Amino acid sequence: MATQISNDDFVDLFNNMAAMLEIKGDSVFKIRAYQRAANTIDQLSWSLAGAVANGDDLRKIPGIGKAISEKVQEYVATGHVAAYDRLAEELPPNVLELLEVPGMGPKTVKAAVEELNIASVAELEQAALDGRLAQLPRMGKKSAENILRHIHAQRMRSDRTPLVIASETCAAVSAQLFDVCAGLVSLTPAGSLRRWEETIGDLDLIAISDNPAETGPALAGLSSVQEVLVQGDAKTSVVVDPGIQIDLRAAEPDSFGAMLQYFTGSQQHNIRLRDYANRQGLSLNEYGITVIESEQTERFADEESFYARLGLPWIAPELRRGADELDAARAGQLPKLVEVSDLRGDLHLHSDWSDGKFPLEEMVAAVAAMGYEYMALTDHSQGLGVANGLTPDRLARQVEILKALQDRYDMTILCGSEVDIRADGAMDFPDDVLAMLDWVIASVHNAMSQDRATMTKRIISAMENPHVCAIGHASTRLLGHRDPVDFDIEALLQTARATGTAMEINAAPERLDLKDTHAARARELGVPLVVNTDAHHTDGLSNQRFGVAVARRAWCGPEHVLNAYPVADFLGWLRTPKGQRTARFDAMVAGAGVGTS
DNA sequence: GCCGTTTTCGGCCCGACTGTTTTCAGTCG
Repeated sequence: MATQISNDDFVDLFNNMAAMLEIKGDSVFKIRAYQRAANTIDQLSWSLAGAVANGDDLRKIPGIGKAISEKVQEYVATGHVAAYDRLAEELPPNVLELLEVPGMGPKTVKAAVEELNIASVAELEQAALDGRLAQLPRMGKKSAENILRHIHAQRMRSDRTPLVIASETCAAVSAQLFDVCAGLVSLTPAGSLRRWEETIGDLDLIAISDNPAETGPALAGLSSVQEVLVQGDAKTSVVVDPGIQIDLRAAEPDSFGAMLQYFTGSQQHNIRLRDYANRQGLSLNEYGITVIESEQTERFADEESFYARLGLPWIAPELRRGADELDAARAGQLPKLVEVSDLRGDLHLHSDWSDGKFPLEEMVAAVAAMGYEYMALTDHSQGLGVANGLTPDRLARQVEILKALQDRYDMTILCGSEVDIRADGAMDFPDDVLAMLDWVIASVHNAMSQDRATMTKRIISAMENPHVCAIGHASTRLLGHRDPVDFDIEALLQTARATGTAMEINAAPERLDLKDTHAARARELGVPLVVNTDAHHTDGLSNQRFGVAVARRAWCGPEHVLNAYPVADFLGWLRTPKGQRTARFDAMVAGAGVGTS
């Protein structure tokens, strides 16, 4: 096959197979095996198709055995998987969209397809309206009404919420709940928000209250609530204003650790953790750990003691993805992850000289107030007209002003630029202009639909420029708005390694670019990562937490992040000729000169 | 379909809630 099959393609393949097997009523364990394989592949930092091309043994990957390994190879070799094609032939073409409707599980979809010949959401809607849906086994008037309501609600809102929106909604709803619940002691976010996923499905909240009975009804009664989905003794689910579902669970203080662990997930992490516990004769649920033989349940006030009872160190939520974090925990090989407080500089910042909102002096003052040791101001280059990019003359003037400002600060102020990588791979400033800068970050801002080979070559050209220190937001994606460009990430990262170019993790919450798996690959290859906010206003400086979360999900410690090093170490790297920076960085990682000053 | 510090066969996470039932199946996370 000439065309590259992406890991996402395999993820879709096996998730779809799992869904179709569910509808057919196949073994839940077979279904779970396909789902686990998809989950694992989704987190690989390297190309599965590439591994096939190398002749690697895929069965070394946890959750991939003989059958799935053969299907991967078949897909790579032929572009098809016969088992998938057979399943697809047995079911209506759009059957999977039926499963997407809340309330439509595999059993109901199967019945709707077989007994009512329903083959699309539109036909499902019709069947709900004319009463046929209600006549299926274990369906009724109310169930059909709920399905109809969900179909309409689904059309109104997108499926997942960007992390930052979910985070803001969480804060707002929490504040409202504290206002109306006198007995509320604490509200803790769990789920995908606590794991810092790029996008959030539902918001999960755990409440501890002196008056537990009041919390659920209070949530259901908030003015921002559009709909109450579930209301029981232990659990309340609602949909709030921007169309976000919130699940609230009440916890007892002495079993809070078990509840937090259970509700943080991920689902695959919990499945694997419970399997691990079962082998020790223990059973886990949200209330505690039960010794199966004696049926005695132990309670845990915090997660540390919960994991410790299983003989494991506490595992950071960002790592709980059901991949290899449990094996690493058992082996005592969990990484010490980078933290926000480890950052010592911000190397991608804009002022109102280009498209920022604040004067240069105010941005510098705001960065200094963050307590950083160093920063780089990086306004856009001339080619980005819409962003008021700087001409070489304006850039020269800005450099003078920054150098004058330096006298007022202990913080090291670097004169930089975010230089456009033109469509043909040329830099938007000539080398003599780049040479007067301390820090050059090169980014793609146009011609984003170039084909894979062209885009890859274009970014590689920038890396090969001796003045380019780092590549900014490499994929240019905007979550929910713009797809990433097509590039060969492995080729890019190999070139970054070969040329001594750092790769940015852009912390702007709509970007998160590099994404976690790409950042993980950079770490594996020894490519320096830089966590930058790309702040266009002073408020944006606090977005570093989103970028740090990406680095953490990529299993990065502070030693993998260039701007977590003390200023002397960072400048030592920067003043090293570019061709020798990789060796220099290797020595920095090995010496782990981080966190010592 | 995957897997093994008992196992290459016989297991495989666990509970809340709803709506349909007349004791519980289906869905969800």
